[in-house]
Amino acid sequence: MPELPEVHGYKTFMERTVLHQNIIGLDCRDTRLLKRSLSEFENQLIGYEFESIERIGKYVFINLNNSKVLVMHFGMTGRPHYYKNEQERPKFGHLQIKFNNGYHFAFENKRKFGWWDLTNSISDYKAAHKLGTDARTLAFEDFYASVRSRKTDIKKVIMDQSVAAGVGNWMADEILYQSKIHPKTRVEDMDSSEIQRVFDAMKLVIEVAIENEAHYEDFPKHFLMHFRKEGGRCHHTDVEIKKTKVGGRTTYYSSEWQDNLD
DNA sequence: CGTTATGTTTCACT
DNA sequence: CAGTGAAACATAAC
Repeated sequence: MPELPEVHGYKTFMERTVLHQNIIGLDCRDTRLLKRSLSEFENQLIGYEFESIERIGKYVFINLNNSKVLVMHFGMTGRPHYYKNEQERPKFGHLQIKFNNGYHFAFENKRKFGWWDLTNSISDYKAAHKLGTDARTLAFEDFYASVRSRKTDIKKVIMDQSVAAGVGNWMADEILYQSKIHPKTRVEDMDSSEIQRVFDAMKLVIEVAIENEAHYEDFPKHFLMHFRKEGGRCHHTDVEIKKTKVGGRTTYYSSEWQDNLD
């Protein structure tokens, strides 16, 4: 599920729930979700508090009051939970924190592609992991500069987390549908006005998705998410949506609407 | 049983 | 260095 708009909602949820409470316990059911040893997490978390939260793309950085930073990535199937009774711990809540107010925070992660890490510096972490500027705040000049020299399909480029952090598979399809650009268009074949269109659509999709709290059913009628499936029909042309692969990822597009290649 | 899934990382190869 | 394709990670759901 989680791409930029979903993770944005998770951050807001966590800001309303987990800040400024003493951490008194950490329960880990599977250490494969931890990028460091369990004892390192225990040492850095227990006895401390979460002070503030930042989000860059799909990454969440939680600042602790001991100057450490807990880095969280939800993978493909992650979600945060907050509840009082431990009975409410979700089935796939593999990591759980207990606070001194009696409440619990669970990191639900069905497929276990999500993880936690620790760092001393968000900027060092960004550099080391080639994480770019968040797509929501990225300026066109910077987007254009990192896109224009690429020699591959536009969809691959906008999903590159060093270009625009936060764009994932469904957003990339939606952005290109809104731009009327075929996902396999080579960037070197695009002019600056087409790149501008992609950029504008990226901003639009992000804001619409955040406004609607990533509830796809509430998106405007002309959004691909309503018919992004086999047998779906394009809102504009009524032609059946096509399915293909781009960069190894399932890709849906409307061949007549995004007609610059087909 | 086989297929698919909204993500990231690594690696062999061009 | 840029780019590609595939594999790996791990598991539920259809």
